[in-house]
Parts: sequence; structure tokens; C-alpha cells
Amino acid sequence: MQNPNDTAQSLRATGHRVTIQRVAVLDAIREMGGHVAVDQVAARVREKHPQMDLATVYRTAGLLSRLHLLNEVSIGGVNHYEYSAPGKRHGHMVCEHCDRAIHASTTHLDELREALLRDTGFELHLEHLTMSGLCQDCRQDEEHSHSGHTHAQTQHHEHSMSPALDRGAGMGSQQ
Amino acid sequence: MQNPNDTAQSLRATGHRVTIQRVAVLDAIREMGGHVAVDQVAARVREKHPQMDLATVYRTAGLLSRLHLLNEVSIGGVNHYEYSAPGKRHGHMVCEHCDRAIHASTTHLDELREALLRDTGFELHLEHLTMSGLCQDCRQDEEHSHSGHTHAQTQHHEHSMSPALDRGAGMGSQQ
DNA sequence: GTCTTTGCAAATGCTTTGCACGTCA
DNA sequence: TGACGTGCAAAGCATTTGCAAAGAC
Repeated sequence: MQNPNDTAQSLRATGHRVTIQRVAVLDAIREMGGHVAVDQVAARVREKHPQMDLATVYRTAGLLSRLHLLNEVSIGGVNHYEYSAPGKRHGHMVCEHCDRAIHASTTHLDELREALLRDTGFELHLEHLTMSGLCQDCRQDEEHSHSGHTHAQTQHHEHSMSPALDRGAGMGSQQ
Repeated sequence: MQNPNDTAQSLRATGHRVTIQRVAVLDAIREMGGHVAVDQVAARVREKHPQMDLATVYRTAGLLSRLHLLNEVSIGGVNHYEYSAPGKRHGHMVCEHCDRAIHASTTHLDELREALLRDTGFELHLEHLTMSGLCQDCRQDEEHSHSGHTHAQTQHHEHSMSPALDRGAGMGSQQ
């Protein structure tokens, strides 16, 4: 577990200045838990620092992510960030239907990583690995229901769109 | 290899109309080979059909992708499409440094897919799998060069932690 | 005091959409 | 003919950027 002090240290160690904004963004994301979008982070941070600008949150999250204090996960084409617990590497599985992100253990992924490195020379960055597909719940829903099935597993907002190949130009799954 | 006829068939079979735009977009992407961005496709298509609109290319690529005639790959937040050779499933490895996309054979990926399904119930969609990391070339470049190299960034010194952090904007090849 | 960061505002760039006209079946 | 698809123009949105003021060291 990392505390605010470590955040400051990491910043200084890389020649960056320690500002309340930077600490606040990291704290907010750590407190919120899971994968959060930039505007959610901004909203949270503004509870304590109303003047915090969205652009700052973007810049800050980007920086912290480059410093490996945060992980960046793209969900539906939108960047989300999560607190990066040191040593707890994992990949992400994002459900194309409900947009939820689930952690994937490194067990299988490490094998993949090694195999790719050995066979192709490509060095897979696990922290950035985002796999899309269908989560268990949505998969089962699809199987035995082709009728109205607006399931709302968790309290997630976001658009939930039809998964099938409907005609016309709806909006694809992810931009 | 699929020919224009099959394209038409696939469209009709799913209740869609066959238009020159749809055939042209698919042909263009097949001819160009690899992963191409929407505006590249548009440029190519316009050589023969100057009036083709960008929006049409977007709608068409989206449709063909939903019909599995094309694969959609997001590179640096920008959608790219590639011709989907029937039965030739594969994942994608995108280099974070040079933005190139490389195919990953299904060998290891299938194992991963099964393992995930078994252990977590998550059904991985291989065609959409995009892994980021460093390709062999860029990895080697980084290894023996800490002096100015193809890296456009680095306006400050970064000690410890990791290489080439700071000021993002690293991926602007085709935006 | 100097050089980095922030806030603000405006700009970007990709992608989507509303609508009227053209087109395929 | 009648519904679907396209071109055109304009809107959306997430994200970025220029710049002067504010802040860290």
C-alpha cells in the first residue's frame, strides 16, 4: 500500500513537482476504487478543490500513469484510470455489452507474455492489456433471452446498447 | 480469399442492400492490406469514387465490421480496419512506440481464451484483442540508446523509474 | 527568483447524426 | 414504389494546447 508520501517521492524522484492537484487526483482515484473515467475523477476531486480544471485532471492522470502510479485502461474508447497497487499487475477484461471492467489474473497472462516475447520479440505491457469480450453475466443473458433484457448488474450508468448486428448505423459498440 | 460476390452475398443474407460504396470500401481495405484508418480508406476509395463521403466510410466500415467482413482495431484511440480473411483469426500487438500493429498467432491466444472462459466465465473476443507493448525493433532501440534517438520527446532529464516519461503526445503518426 | 503547473478558453480531431435526395430491390 | 443508403453539413465528445497567472523549490 502506498501513501501520499510515496506519491510525493515518486514525483520528486522523476523531477516533477509535488502539487495538491497531483496528490488529490491520485487520492481520489485510489479512494474511488476500480476504473474511473476522467470526468468522474474531476467531479470527485472538485468536492474538495472546486477550482480544479478538467484539463489538469487529464494532464495529471496522464503523468501519474506514465509514472506507473496509475494504470490507464481504455473502455469503449474512453480513458479510465485505476490506482496502481505496486506489484499487483493484472490485465483487464472489458465486457462489450455492459462495459464493466474486470481484472484478469497474471497467471495465464504471464505465460502469454513470455511466449510472445520468445516467439515474436514483442514485449507485452501487461498493465495496458485490455481484452474485450462478454462477461459471464451478459453471455448467459444473451443465450436464453433475445427479448427485452436490460440488466443492470451494478450501478453503472453509461449507455448500454444492443449487442447484435442490428441494421442501420446505430452506434457500434466502441467507437 | 473472398471475392466481391461473397461480399454481396453476405450483405444480402443479412438483409442489407448492396451498394457500390459498400463494395468499394471493402475492396479498398482488402487491397491496401493491413490495418488502415478510416480517412486512409476514404482517400483510397475516392480515387475511383470522388464523391464518397467520410461519414459513409464510417458507417460502412462499422457495418462491415459488424458483419465480420472486417476487423476493427483501435490504435492510439483511432479506429482502424483490416480485411477479415475467413477463418484467419488473430490478435493484434500494437507497439506503443512506433504505433505499428502486428498480428499475433492464435496459438497462445486460444489457450488464453479457454483459460479465461473456464476460470472466469469471460468470453474473450479474439478478433478484438489488441495488446500494447513494445515491438522488437523499438525495444532494442530503447535498450542501447539513452542518447537522443527517434524519441521525439524528452525535454527534461528523467532519472530512475522509467525511460521516456513526461510530456505525452508520443503517438501522433496519423491523427 | 526561476522554471514548472495550473486554470481558462479555445481549438482539435475523430466520430456520429439529422435530413433531404438518390438508389436498390 | 417504398424502404434503405448516401451526401452534406453540423453537432458531439473526449482530449489537447496556448498563454498568463499562480505556485513549488
